[in-house]
Amino acid sequence: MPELAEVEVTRRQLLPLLGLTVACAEKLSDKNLRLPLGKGDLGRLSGARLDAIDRRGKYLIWHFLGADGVPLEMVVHLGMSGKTLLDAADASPHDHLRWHWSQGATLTYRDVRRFGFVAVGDVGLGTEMTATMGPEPWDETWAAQVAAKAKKGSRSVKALLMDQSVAAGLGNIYVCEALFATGIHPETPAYKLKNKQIEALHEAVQGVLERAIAAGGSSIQDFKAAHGSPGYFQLELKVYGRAGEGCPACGEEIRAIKQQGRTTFFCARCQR
DNA sequence: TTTTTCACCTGCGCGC
DNA sequence: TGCGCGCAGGTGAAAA
Ligand SMILES: [Zn+2]
Repeated sequence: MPELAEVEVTRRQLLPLLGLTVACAEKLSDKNLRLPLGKGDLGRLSGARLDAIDRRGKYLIWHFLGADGVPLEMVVHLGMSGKTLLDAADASPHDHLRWHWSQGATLTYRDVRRFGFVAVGDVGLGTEMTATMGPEPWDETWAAQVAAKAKKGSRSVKALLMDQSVAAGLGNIYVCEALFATGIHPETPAYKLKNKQIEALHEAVQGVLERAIAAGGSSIQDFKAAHGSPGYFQLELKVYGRAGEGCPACGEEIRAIKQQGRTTFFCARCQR
């Protein structure tokens, strides 16, 4: 579910945990997440103080000072249906992990489809896990880096932007929205893009993500951020999920096609 | 090598 | 009402 915007909203809602210490962390389910948690991984967090939560693409990187004085990191990826709940108001069979913090706060990791994961390791784990990731949306060299990758190969601009090693954090929703905003047909071979179009894509990506973050993310089905507050950006989506509706710019019927197994929504009149 | 397809997993909505 | 099918924010291994 979560793309960069939802992960960033989640990160900001977790910041009140900074400075707190983990009393204990426990598994609530027998089922493994995408990456199985190693034996003793959760135990390493006992007594650890949380000093920072960073985001890289769709990954959250938590920096702790361990009880033994050795720094450690926890990496969280929400997959398609992962959520973090502060002081969860209810319980679910899909609650997999829970952290109990000093001062009584609890954090729950809930993930119906279990495509997400939580990993614990030494300093550098987060950097390792995101080593091949492309530039962040607010990197001023984004367009240059994307243009360099666009020129190689034959893939469509949709496939290009969905590739995390090309541009960090984009997913199906915001790629569809950015392509609509720039009037670029999603099946356009990436090598045909003019530099000016890639610069326009950069602007569009930044704009759509900034507005989505300000709105609390997009709740397509049941996305709730850390406090359980829904995101309202789905109300502002121009094409994603709107097949059959009229294009907000020209009225043409919005179409849905399949690319790389994912549905792409676009306006065939506005996007060429 | 690059690109596409498939598998991972659960729940929901739709058509019959 | 019930069942089968297709679909969903992502990723990476396997296949092409
Ligand atoms: Zn249009």
